[in-house]
Amino acid sequence: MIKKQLTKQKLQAAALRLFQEQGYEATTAEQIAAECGLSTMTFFRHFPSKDKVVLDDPYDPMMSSAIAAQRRNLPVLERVRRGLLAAWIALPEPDNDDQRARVRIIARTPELRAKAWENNAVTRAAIVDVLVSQDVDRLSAEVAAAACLGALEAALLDWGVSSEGTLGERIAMALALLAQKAEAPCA
Amino acid sequence: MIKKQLTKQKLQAAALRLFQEQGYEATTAEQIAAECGLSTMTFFRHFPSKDKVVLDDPYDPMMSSAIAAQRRNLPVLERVRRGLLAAWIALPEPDNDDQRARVRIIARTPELRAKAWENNAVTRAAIVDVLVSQDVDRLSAEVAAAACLGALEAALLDWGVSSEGTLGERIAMALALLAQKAEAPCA
DNA sequence: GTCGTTTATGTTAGTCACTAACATTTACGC
DNA sequence: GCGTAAATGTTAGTGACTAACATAAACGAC
Repeated sequence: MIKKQLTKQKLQAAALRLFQEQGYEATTAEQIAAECGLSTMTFFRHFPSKDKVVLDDPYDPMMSSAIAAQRRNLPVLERVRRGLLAAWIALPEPDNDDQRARVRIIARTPELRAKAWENNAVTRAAIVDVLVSQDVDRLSAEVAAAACLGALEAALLDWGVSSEGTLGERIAMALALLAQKAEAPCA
Repeated sequence: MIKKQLTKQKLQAAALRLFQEQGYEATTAEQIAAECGLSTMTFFRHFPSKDKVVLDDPYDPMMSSAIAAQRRNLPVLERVRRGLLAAWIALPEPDNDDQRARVRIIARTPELRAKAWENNAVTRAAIVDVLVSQDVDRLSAEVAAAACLGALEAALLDWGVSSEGTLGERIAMALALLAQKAEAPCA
């Protein structure tokens, strides 16, 4: 029985359409379910919470392992930066209109932006663990992870609201900005 | 009539105590109110939402103005970094046990960490506006702001969960980490 | 095909964070 | 004391969930 998947897709499609039309907060779970001829309970059986219709990025161990692979004599921030860049190149995420529509909804909705940040807490924790296991002190690890992931999220949201350019370009640019030297080049 | 302020303080004190004892999520608004001999409605008249008992940092225009004051030939990230450092030095936030207790609750509660991030969205927007008005492109502005504020929040949370050291030390360290050169020092 | 067992969905009732409308008490100026 | 306004209470309702139990639809074994 793969009807379950089908129902889930129908619910998601209806939800995204309604979110776009009338906003995330103004759309109730009941309304989404009704749109598909289903009961409210059924909606919550397929999505543990309303926000998971939009935010369902699974934790990706690629990121932390790419960071672990960086040369350990590099500064912490640089290790995280290069690791994330490498992970992106290794597996670029889908860069289509559906994704962009999803991100646009997130960008427009403060509540969702917050939950998106909460969502990558597990990624952040994994990165911190890798660094700490490499004898980086916890504060530095947390700071580097937060800064890089903050930059990444900014790039993602910017891509979502803009209508041209690829996500990859923006991510590359965001991470490059973190590598800028403090003054004019050295001396 | 300044009874209002008094009631608010009683509610806040009771809430923080309960949050520490049994966790934020396990504590209901009704319980907090009852602890003070008040009705649930009264709680919500003093705090627009449960999280505002813990998160009530007002927007501080000091940050964006300190950033605006940086030399414009510096790289964007560096301008934000130095601006935030200057703002911190100009007005260090309270560094007492009450504050630390509050931050500890936030650090322990994913939902609150997310809302704390959402909370500084207005600060982020103000920083971005300043930079954009200085002819920085929007993406760079967003990325620099997100990275620096992410680092700042990481420092704050780390301070909250640890039991020694000052917040100022951690903030200085967090922002210093963002200035590290990519390779070994120049040549 | 029928039967029985999953699997998908429905129903009902309940909790918790709120909101709105209206009633009541409490404090304070006079 | 008396009137007004601030502070609080009460009731009713919404929306995101959760749990328990009931039904319907699908699928395999026979």
